[in-house]
Amino acid sequence: MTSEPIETALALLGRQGTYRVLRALLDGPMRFGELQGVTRLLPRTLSLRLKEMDAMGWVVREQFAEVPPRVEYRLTPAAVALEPLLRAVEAWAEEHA
Amino acid sequence: MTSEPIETALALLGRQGTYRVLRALLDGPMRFGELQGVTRLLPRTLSLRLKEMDAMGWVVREQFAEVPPRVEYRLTPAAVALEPLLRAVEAWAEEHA
DNA sequence: CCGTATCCCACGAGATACTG
DNA sequence: CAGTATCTCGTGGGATACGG
Repeated sequence: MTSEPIETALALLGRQGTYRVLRALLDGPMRFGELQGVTRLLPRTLSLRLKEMDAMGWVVREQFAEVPPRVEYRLTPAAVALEPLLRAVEAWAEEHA
Repeated sequence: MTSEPIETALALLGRQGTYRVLRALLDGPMRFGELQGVTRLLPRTLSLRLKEMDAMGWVVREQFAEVPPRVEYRLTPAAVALEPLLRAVEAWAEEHA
């Protein structure tokens, strides 16, 4: 067995907030504060999750040289490709809640 | 937000061994020992996972009055309905490993 | 605004040993 | 055979406070 990449992906998907962040960013890039509001995650948790998703190649951090500072996060193509998977969970939950 | 059932399902899917157990049982019912062999999980971990999957309504434990004792685990229809989801992760991993 | 630093608690999971 | 009992360690995540 040892389907390593699959299990790594599932592990991250199962962590607190990953699903919410993905769902939010599928509608387009967002700033840290916006993500915080829509996902209702503590800054610490959101920060950790974004770092993990970055390390996973799911998210890209883009910093703008402005005042006040502005940072946006957007999904990589690999993360966008997770959408069918999200739809599958949602469809499942709809049926078997 | 608060898509509770979705996140609960994802959380369990992300735990150690859940994917392996699901994949194994999709081929038909199996005994504890067989599951242990094919998933290569410690008895403790496998036991915990099966209990959680049971509580989740994904798995049914069937005990036979035999000597030596025989116990089989099989998936519920709700768990079988997760297969498209598993295929989606596998397809994703295939593309974006 | 965008995070990081701490402190703390709970629990997930490995290893090993033991029982109905 | 099919698990449970312990012990231990590491980490996930909540709350609050602070820094660039």
